[in-house]
Amino acid sequence: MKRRPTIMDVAARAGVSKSTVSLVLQGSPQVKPDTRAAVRLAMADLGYVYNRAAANLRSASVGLVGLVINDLRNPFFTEFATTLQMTLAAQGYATVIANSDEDPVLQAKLVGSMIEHGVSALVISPAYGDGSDTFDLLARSGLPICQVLRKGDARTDLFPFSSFDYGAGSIAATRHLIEQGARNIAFVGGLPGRAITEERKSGWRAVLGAAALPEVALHGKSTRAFGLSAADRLMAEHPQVDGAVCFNDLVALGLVAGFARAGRGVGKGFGVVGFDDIEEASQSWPPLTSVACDIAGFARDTAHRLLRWMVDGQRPEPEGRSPVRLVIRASSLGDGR
Amino acid sequence: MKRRPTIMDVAARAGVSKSTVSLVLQGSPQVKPDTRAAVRLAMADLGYVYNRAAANLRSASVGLVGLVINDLRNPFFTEFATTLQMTLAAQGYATVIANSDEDPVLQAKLVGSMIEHGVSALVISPAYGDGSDTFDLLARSGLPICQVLRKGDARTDLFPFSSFDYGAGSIAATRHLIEQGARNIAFVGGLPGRAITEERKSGWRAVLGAAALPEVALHGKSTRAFGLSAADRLMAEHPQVDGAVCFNDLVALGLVAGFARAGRGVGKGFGVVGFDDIEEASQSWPPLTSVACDIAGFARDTAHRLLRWMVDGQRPEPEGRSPVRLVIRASSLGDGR
DNA sequence: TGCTGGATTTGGAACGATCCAAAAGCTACG
DNA sequence: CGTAGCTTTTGGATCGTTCCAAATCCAGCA
Repeated sequence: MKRRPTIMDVAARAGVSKSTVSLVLQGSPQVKPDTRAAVRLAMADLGYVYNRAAANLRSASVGLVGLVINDLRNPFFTEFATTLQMTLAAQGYATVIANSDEDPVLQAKLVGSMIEHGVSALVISPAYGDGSDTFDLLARSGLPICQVLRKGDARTDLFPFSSFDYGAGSIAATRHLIEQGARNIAFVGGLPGRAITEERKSGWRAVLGAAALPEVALHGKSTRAFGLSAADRLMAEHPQVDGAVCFNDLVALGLVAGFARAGRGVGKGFGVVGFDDIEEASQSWPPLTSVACDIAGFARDTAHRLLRWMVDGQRPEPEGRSPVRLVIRASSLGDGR
Repeated sequence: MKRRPTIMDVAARAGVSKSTVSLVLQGSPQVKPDTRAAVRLAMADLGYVYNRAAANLRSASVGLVGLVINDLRNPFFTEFATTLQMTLAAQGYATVIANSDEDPVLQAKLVGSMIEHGVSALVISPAYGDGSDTFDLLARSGLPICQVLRKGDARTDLFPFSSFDYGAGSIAATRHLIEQGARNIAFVGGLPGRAITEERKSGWRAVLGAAALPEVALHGKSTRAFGLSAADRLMAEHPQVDGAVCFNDLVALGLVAGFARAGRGVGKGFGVVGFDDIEEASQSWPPLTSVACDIAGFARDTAHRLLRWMVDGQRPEPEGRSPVRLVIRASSLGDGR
């Protein structure tokens, strides 16, 4: 296994000095076209590959951005990750994506490894649990860090946080179900006590409170499987319930599947609203009403906010909320009962 | 913005030489415990972060594996990516995931950037289209490269390829539908002429040929949206069709949704089989019969194959096929007609 | 006390690029 | 023909580690 050629090898082959090769690499206009061509030729002959690590040794910044995601399998996060990566790529930054799989220990390891590899900024959607190790590391690194979608650390002055306006979303969702005739609206999914669950629940609770309607909440993991089981529990334990605001689309889709399995449709007589508006929401049957979070737009915003910080040193606001939009589809439409 | 401390700073603070600090970093047993403690303390005081790029400058290997995926939004690939990453992480390797988004140009850029960043091996599921730029780069790098799931380059001696035994899968799927009473089995989804489409189709065609049954094939992008529209086309243009082998689960789920939208169920009288057995297949309604590709297991195998190559220099077989398994669920069960 | 040999520690040369000041090559002009 | 004033090229120092051979330490022993 022969080692890969260096600029010295190229220089020797082209009959110039390493400095000249370096100038060619940087596209400097001050090398004579003939020389440039000779160097290019030598590089091609030898199969030279630029060694970025070596180059960055002097000039610190690597043009690498780290992205740590708590659950990359969730399509919502996948969309965020891919859009962020592509937006940064368009600006010449490479992105390292890693999945912490909701494990704070793994998360701390990943963050450590990214910092060691010299990322020049980091975007993190933190895992649940004790993230203090992670954030200690991050604070110490002094890098631009954006927390997104979940607040893992309260120091938003250090780690600016941005997310969606979930409260407004659940207000809109709940009002919509009431307009459609629902009077017993459950909240389904989300682990109790967690910030996002509380945010998404708060609007629902506020609207129900204002309308003096009863509350039923079924909490659990935010998966399709939980939605499926929640459907059974709702039908068995709370037969009066005639609408549901779900923690996310996965739960909502599970719920819809559960009702279908029981031979009971959704839409007329039972309205379901999801959260996130993942691609599948519009393509399942019945199509799912959902609080749309423009995740691609959010990812682009995040990228630009981060770039402003990295490039111009302009730190983002400590806390930002992007607007959400209720997309009404068949799963929540009553029949004017 | 103060620069980050180096081992020299740590050494000065601890009152030892840089070499000693380096030994501590490497956990060498030959430093006296007192000294080790002093160095550790100094590191903590200064908030020292290891600079891996500098370290790797000498010792070539970075412990970094690149993973280039053609479509990270597809849950099938997401599962593969996350499992691979976690398996490699368990062995101390960091993984860089990137999404080429089916764009050969972007793909070549990503691969180039990864090689420059010094990955010590690369796993690629190639984008469709002309990947010659990409594979030139890869061939030149001399790194261990595994092609998975799609063959982007025929030189499997250079780039060992591994995938699933799709032919066997579609044979099983088609036989099963015939056993359930279907006589007009369509193939739905997959772009025509592409290797995977042909592989997945070949088994179907072979079985139909042997049983002297007619062929109908509807090709298109392998998305839920296409499945949805294919349902309409099937009902309008080929009303006699009573079963479908789909290119993948997304298409199958779209197809099921399309039939549901038309008020026509799936299962009795019309059997649907998907491909991939993504998580959702078992949780939608009706649950989807699917050719299960144990993607997590496949990812783990790939990781181990790659590790054997990187660590022991033991190159994998040029071509490997992992077995698949037909998982029978309600969507394909006839009613004994 | 002087020596010996294992345990520790250390200075300096890599690694592969960039950057800078200085050298070398040109032109054109008196 | 010498040289000022460009353009182009070059050597050497540098970035933060690792590695190696050599130096230093120190306890035990004669």
